[in-house]
Amino acid sequence: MTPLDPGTKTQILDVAERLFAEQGFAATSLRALTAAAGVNLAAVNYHFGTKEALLVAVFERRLRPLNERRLAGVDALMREADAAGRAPSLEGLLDTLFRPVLEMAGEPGGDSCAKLFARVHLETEAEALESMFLAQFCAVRDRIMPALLRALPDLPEHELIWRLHFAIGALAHTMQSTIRLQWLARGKAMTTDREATLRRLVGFCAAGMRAPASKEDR
Amino acid sequence: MTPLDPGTKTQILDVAERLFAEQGFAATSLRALTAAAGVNLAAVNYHFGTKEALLVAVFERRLRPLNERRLAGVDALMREADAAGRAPSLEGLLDTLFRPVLEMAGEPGGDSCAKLFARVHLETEAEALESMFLAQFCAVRDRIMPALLRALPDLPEHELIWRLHFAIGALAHTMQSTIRLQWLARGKAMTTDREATLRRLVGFCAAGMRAPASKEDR
DNA sequence: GTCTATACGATGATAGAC
DNA sequence: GTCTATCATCGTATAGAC
Repeated sequence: MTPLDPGTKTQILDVAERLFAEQGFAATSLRALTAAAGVNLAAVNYHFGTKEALLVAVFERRLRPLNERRLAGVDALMREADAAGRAPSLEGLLDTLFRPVLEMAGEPGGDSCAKLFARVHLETEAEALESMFLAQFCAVRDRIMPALLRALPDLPEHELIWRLHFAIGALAHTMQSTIRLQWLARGKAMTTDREATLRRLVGFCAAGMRAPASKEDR
Repeated sequence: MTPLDPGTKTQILDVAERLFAEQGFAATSLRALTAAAGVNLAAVNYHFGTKEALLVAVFERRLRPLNERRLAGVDALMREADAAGRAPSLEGLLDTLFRPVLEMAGEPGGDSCAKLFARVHLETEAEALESMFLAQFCAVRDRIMPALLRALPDLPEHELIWRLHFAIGALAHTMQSTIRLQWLARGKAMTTDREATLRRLVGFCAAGMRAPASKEDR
């Protein structure tokens, strides 16, 4: 395996990422995939075990650096806040949580993966995918929850959990595709500039998270 | 077809709704499905054309009455508001948009469909599904957008579209499953009572939609 | 360790008899 | 409308060559 020869495993990952995003997971046969990658059919099962495990590997390769960026972002915000003797900014924390996801869509190959991120959920049997996803997000959750609790000191923890859940839903729906948004707009032109989208998403979620808790839930 | 004999088509729909939700779409074979329904294998292709078209039919059967309830709700709120000479309440409109979805999960058979229904928002693989969904939601969009614009008179329309997009994402993510929420809570017990969930969802989204637009986007 | 050729069981879809 | 029979194709497994 030289720098010029990416190796069978990497080649499969690259082609799989593209084809899964273009045609969908179920619609992409291993025969078409391996033919496009110039490798043997059995190579997938040799290197990854099953087709589903290949899908997990495709995601994991993108998810790991993405979550590392999130962790570094939260740490930086917390250091700043500690140095200044104040709580971290809610908007800053949300930006740190969302930005790496939107930025991935701008990377070469990442746009394919971003599309896939959203379409994972139809197949219940993809349990390995769900657990990998949760495991990857585990460190982020443990780092960002205390930070959010400091940014929102008046919010009970169980309320924060619900609202983070809602915020992640807004992010996921935004990432999925612009098709629904365009349709929602009924032909009206919508700017899909990354920074503007991020600003709107952060603004919406920050306001939602700051809402006073209803007295029944306090 | 008598009241006691639901007919082959209905029988297939009922069993498909249950099995797709229990095992997933890809994992449910037409052979197992037709065996469980007590009909012949070829009956699915005769009545629905393809397996994917059967999935679309399963959704459509639940979606139609759901969206009718939404339309009736928006109309009722607008009549009230017009009679009182004021704008409709944002919280009321959001409740009308969300409630039928959460209520479907409490209906017999609806809980199965609710699991699948939520996944539609995150799935773009089945194009027929997407277009059916958009067509069904079309009337709701055309009725609720003017109402929301009246409830939020200071918000530019393109900002409202973005925020409705975010709100639908929060709803979809909430419906998808409670598994991620439980995981987010790290074992902390979370109430998943329907009214409390609705109250939290409406509160979060209402606050998000009321946020002042950033000056770059105004 | 890697890779290849090949075979196996199951799947979605279809044609034609009744 | 319903059935049986049949087809191409799928994911997977394995034996054996380099």
